[in-house]
Amino acid sequence: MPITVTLDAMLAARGMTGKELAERIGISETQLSLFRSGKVKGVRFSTLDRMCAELGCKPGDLLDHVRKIEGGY
Amino acid sequence: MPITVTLDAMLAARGMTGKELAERIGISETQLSLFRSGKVKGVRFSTLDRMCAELGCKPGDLLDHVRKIEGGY
DNA sequence: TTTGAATTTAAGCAAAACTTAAATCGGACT
DNA sequence: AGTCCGATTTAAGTTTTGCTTAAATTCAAA
Repeated sequence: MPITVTLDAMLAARGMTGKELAERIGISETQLSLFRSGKVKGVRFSTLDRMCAELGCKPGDLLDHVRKIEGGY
Repeated sequence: MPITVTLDAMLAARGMTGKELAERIGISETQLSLFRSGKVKGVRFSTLDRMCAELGCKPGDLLDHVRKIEGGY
């Protein structure tokens, strides 16, 4: 799955826990945990929006795309 | 809705139609049209992944976050 | 070893991404 | 004006899965 969630780095950078961000943006700790650990298969923009607003960042700071290796083994 | 879809710019930049991208990444023209015109409320990473792969770009090139104006009228 | 905060698992509901098929839009060209 | 044709949009329905609540687990500190 080449889309990776890089939210962890943002949280670490500002010493914020997942629980705290979850509370601030009004989302369940559960969902934020799943998102953070890359266990979700998508996001709603309303959620992404709140994260960006609270952390003062862009979608590109929370999501990344890693190229699949051509003919890797 | 502070999360905006900026895919249109990417397509325009390479003179590609929505239909063409849809076919290349194996998604329906309909869904790509909805996505492109900002009528969706979220994305699946599998879709975002295919777009990034085909266009050779990052999530941040397709999605943006615009700050809501404080006390706008 | 007990406590408490943070994270994860489990189970279920509701929202919406995605599909196919049909309609509409625009431009080019008679 | 009328026809053709590719691109985009609307409509309706399916199915995936985001997100929730509640309970379990982890783990560092006391």
